[in-house]
Amino acid sequence: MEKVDKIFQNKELNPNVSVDCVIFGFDFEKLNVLLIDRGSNVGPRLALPGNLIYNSENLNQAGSRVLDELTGLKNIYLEQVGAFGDPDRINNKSDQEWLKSIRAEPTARVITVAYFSLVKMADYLPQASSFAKTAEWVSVNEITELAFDHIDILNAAKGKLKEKIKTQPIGFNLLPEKFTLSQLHRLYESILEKPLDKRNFRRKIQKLDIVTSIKEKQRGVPHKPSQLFIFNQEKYQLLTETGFDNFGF
Amino acid sequence: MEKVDKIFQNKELNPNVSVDCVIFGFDFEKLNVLLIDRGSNVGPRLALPGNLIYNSENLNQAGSRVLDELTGLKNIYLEQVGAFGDPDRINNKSDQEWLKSIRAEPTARVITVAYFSLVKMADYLPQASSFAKTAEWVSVNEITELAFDHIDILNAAKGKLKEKIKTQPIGFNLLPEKFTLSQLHRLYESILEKPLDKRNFRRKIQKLDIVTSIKEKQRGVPHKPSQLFIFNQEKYQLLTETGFDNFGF
DNA sequence: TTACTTTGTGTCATTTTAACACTTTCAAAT
DNA sequence: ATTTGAAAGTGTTAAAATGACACAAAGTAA
Repeated sequence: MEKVDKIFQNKELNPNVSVDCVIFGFDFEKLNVLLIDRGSNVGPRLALPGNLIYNSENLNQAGSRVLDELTGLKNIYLEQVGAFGDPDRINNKSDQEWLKSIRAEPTARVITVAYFSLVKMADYLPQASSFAKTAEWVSVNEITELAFDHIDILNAAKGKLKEKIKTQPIGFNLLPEKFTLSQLHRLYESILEKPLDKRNFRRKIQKLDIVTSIKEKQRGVPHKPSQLFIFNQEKYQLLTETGFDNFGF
Repeated sequence: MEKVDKIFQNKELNPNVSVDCVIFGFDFEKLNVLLIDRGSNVGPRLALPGNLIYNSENLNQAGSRVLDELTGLKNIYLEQVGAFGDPDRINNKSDQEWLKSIRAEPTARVITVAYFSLVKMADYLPQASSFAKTAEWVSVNEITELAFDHIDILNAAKGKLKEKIKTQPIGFNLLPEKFTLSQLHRLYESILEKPLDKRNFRRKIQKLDIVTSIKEKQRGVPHKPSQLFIFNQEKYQLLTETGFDNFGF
């Protein structure tokens, strides 16, 4: 047992493997990603949150840990996107300098395992935070460059989210418990990056019967107040048991 | 430049990162996977082909290399499944022994990046090979255990293939250039693991117009000879340009 | 009271899907 | 030469899903 611990160098950072997280949030208008601001004396200012893994933790744990360390959030929807790591992914001098500044060890060849997670934006408001690293929500459509190969990772994560939301009811992780059908509608349009007919969307969701209307409406809005709904996990379970496969988007 | 080489330890094996390949083949009846036979003095006899990566190669290259080293095949359809690597994935003593026997270095914590590839079975017939490692085609349905966490990797690869074939015409990589619609039909049934109505399947494929009949039929079969077809890459391109999204399976 | 904004609702034509059975064509056996 | 066996190939119909489309209702703010 001692021997195994020694072999695996538990409790130690693995210098060759990191995780990066694409943390998605939805502001009822568009999709956002939580990015680290590295300051102005490096190449691209913004980067995905990430870190080396410990030899004692598995990859999912490492992903959760990075998310937790940045936001304090636990039990968040998290899914692996894949592994990235061209030998030349650290492609400019300032990126290398920055890496050295945040890591004890010299930079070896690193492959990174990317995750995406879905959080309710209200659960993490950067300005209210007192963590050392400064993070900020950035609209995905406004991101044109990121550190290292993070733009590739972001694009892969967007693609994965797009595919996944066609088959699984994961979008609700981005919404508060109570939401309107219009919010859900805009969420799907944001992720799928295409317009969906309002009436057809509502018909489809309500036919599937995975949302339940509650005895409560929006208040204080300067227009007709919207009916609020909650996601119905039990009904969704029933659906899957009858061979439900995808949402047909 | 010298300095960068030194930092990355090019030409050297990275002790912490490996690739494993799930190599699929189709025998016109069912789906098969090419597995390494490790002999009888270890735990599970069979394992996925895999190896540590070189620091000088990227992950896709490492996947191609493993495939090439085993089969001699190049330019094969290859796609990443994801990264695997619980700290305890080397879960029994004989697996550890085996690893030591094939690797120079002592076994560290290894994370592995899994790939799946699609090959024409006729292009690799194990018995005709003279490579040191013995490999064999095994029906996916008959695989109940594998070395390490390879059964998890296999299942993930099967799932990925299942999803992918619903949206991309990758199945043709498993068939010879000339094939019959019945062969294509059985291929889809094998991968999707569900029966598909013959007439509806043929109608769908022919409506999409991605296969072209050639002036040639099956010969020497003891029944009505089947029309042969080839995959039509150009027609498929046109389809995608008109917003084609999936095959609807 | 008016203006403004967003919610919420139904129909119809078209397309897609699922279910289903019999004839044809060849090789092999008699 | 005839029979047998085995897979290929083909069309219709009913049901379901999709896509296109417009206007009244309900609230706040001015």
